[in-house]
Amino acid sequence: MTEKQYSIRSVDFFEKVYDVVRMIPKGRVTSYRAIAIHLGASKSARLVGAALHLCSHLIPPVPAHRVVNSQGLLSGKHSFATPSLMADLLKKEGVEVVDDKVQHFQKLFWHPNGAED
DNA sequence: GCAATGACTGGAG
DNA sequence: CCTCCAGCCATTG
Repeated sequence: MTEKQYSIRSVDFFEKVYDVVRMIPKGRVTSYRAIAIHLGASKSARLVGAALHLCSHLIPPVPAHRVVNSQGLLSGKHSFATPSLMADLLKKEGVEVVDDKVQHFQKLFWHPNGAED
């Protein structure tokens, strides 16, 4: 299986992750844990990362570059086409990135709930 | 089905 | 803020 057909339960979780990530406004970022909690799986932040690792082949593409770890670190930059793509995309959206870390992380943090903007 | 892996996290030093 | 350690859980071999 290289495209779909994951375990029934995970499909639901993965789809939710993609849906939330696609809601992230441009120039904003969020963390894996925030998404996991929003989906009711605060202990499965790693699964969010796993989902984003597979999002590359999806249509429409998921703005995974807007998802970072709790420290604002671009933990998944190495999973993109090029290691510099993630930081580059964020910079193009107006997000300051230094040493693979999002600056003003708390200020740019986007909450999946009704705190969109 | 077991063992290893990982885009994580929080606590402790 | 940085590093190390232990817990988490679906995916993969």
